[in-house]
Amino acid sequence: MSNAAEIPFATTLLVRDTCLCLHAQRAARALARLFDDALRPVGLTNGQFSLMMSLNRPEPPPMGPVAKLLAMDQTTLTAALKPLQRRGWVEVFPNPRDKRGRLLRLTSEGKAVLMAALPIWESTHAALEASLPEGDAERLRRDLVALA
Amino acid sequence: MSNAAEIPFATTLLVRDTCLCLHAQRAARALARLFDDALRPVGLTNGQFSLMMSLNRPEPPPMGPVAKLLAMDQTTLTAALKPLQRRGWVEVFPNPRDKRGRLLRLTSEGKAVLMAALPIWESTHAALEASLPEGDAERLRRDLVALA
DNA sequence: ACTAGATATATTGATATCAATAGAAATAGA
DNA sequence: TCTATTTCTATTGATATCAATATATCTAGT
Repeated sequence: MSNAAEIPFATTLLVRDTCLCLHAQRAARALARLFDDALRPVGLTNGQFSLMMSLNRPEPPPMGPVAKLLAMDQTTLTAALKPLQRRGWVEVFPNPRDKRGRLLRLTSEGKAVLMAALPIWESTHAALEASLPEGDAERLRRDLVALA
Repeated sequence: MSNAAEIPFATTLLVRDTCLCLHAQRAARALARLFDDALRPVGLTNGQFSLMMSLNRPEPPPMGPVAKLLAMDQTTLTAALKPLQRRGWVEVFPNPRDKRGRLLRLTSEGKAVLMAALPIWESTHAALEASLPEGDAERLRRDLVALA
């Protein structure tokens, strides 16, 4: 049989250059590496930093809203909490108001780590923004929010 | 001891709202789910689709440039190829010009799968672009490329 | 109060991601 | 040519990601 038609190379190039999903994955990987490298001295990845920062609130939040905030699957959050619990940086405890649920809270050690990470985030992020043309960062944030 | 100062909640909100890395991860996860769902009927994830599409070229490419194109670590590419090789959609074979390296090539079956996936990508991507204000998609692509 | 459906989370299995490391081959410099 | 360095890829181990599924609990309707 005549292995039918093939996808033209031009189509491949079009998909590569056009696909918003691919561009988002590429940018996400690149930024993840940038912040992972910067945060390595305090023992955090970019994702762990974002997760822990999202737990720094007056009231311990349940898991669902945190997963939604980070736009991740709830099972991903369950897994992501494991290494942080093991290191004693995050506590997961029963929700007295809803026995199905659990609440998340930073420990003192967790807060200390986050405090150490904050200036690293600030300088890394400032350098990143400085590398972009004026106004691009703010516009990009708005565009990314529209996708998530 | 007086557990020192805590990070103010306002700072947390600032980081959450400002961090380009977090926004990129969120958008990347959301788009990955969108395309993963759409491509599920043909048995591909968004990443597998992008990888296979990048292999649809006149000459089989070595691994390094492909990893660079996808902005991923080379070890990630090695791992990502495994399930595609197992299914017989991608071949990895020695590079006759450089005995350290290997070249990547879609099989006929791989091309057929990719062909089946193409219209799904097209409709999904068209719907996505249609959901954004006129001009945003093109601008976003340029901004994302600047980050990767 | 009972029950049906909805909600919150955990577990398992597959894949994705990268750091650290190692091996083999190519390349550049003496 | 010989050697030091660089380049190309694979492996291991840790974490991240999600689908499918299961369990416990809550809530709404009766």
